Amino acid sequence: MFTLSEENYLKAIYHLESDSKKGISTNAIAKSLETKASSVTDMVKKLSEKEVVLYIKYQGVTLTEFGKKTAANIVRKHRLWEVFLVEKLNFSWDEVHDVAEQLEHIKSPKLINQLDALLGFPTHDPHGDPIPDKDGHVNTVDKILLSTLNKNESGVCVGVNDSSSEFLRFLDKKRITLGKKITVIEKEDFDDS
Amino acid sequence: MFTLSEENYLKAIYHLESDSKKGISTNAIAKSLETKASSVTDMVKKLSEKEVVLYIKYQGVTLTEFGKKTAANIVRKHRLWEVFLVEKLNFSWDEVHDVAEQLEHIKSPKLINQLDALLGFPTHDPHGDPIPDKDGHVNTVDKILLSTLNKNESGVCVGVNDSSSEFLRFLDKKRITLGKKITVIEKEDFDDS
DNA sequence: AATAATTTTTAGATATGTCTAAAAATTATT
DNA sequence: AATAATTTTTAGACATATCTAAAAATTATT
Repeated sequence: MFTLSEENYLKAIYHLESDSKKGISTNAIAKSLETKASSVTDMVKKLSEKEVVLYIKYQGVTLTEFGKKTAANIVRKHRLWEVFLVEKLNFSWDEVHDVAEQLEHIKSPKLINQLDALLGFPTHDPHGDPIPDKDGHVNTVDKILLSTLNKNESGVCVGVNDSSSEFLRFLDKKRITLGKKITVIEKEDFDDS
Repeated sequence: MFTLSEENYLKAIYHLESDSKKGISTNAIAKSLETKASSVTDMVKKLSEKEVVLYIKYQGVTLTEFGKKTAANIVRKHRLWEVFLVEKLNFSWDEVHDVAEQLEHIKSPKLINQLDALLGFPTHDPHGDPIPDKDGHVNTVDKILLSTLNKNESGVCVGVNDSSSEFLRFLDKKRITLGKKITVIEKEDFDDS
């Protein structure tokens, strides 16, 4: 079993790994968790003893298979809770994160399985990010930027890059929701409208 | 804001107070939380500084109005989550406690309000215990024991005293659920059947 | 009322997770 | 390649929440 702190480290490393593919530096982890590099070193040693990361001094960390699965499970929980908050409790896109950050640490496999069923086994969270399955596998779908689409071309909205409250509210006003087919009617030269 | 540990102490004192009405001894708290009296003394001092309990050395503790409201709110959350688990996620009576024990510490007023609405503003949890309202007030309803009913008398099942798994499963088999009207058809002399 | 038994508190220790400041290793620059 | 700049680690300190063992206060007993 992992402490709250350990879980947050695992999640941070998991997200950083999907970007860079190389060993994650203690500094990068420190930045992402808003803590100090020395604290990261300490924690990383503990995680290494628990077999969830591979750690070589001065060379950063990598998740082990076990670590990846554990981290993916936390992400799974986070995203399922986000869906729940939006679908069942009428939260808006920009309100779910902080609460999901707390809920993701609840320990109960049955709870998550039942929640998954209640929500109809969703594949993406309200931001369009994929929800890892029980084994920690993620269904990677190609995503392109709306701004790369040309006039009269269309696609399905699966997520947003800019998750600021302002932008999410703007999308709400335009009635752009997840899974929605979008057709580019007109395009401004200097940006994308 | 209160730590997880502080919240558990508040809840324990709250439950003990409803039984005894007098100042709660450190020993009683220690027993109920399965910790040591010396630990309780330390924590109670901290809670006293935070104005949630009144503490006089060697004379036990009492919740302040603020403390009562805070504790009732935790109990409210615990019981609402229990209803959610049973009603929406198909948990059985005997499975909900440990998970609710975790969920009760999630901090988000909106989450609880919306959950309350989703569940149709329930007044009792799956064990028949009343759910405090937002202000921490509890709707005290008279409850009597089924065994005090006589032949052909009936009542509505609002809760159980014995919450052991065996007993809850027995009730399930008899199709006795909350809110169900029960009529005593026959009564054994030596106990109650 | 004096002593015995119990309860409660204090004092000092431990584990977790964090920090600052200094030392060590790595990477970049001239 | 040697020195400078940066990154990472170590060492020692601090806060929280807990514990054990001893001291102090309260309650019970004779």
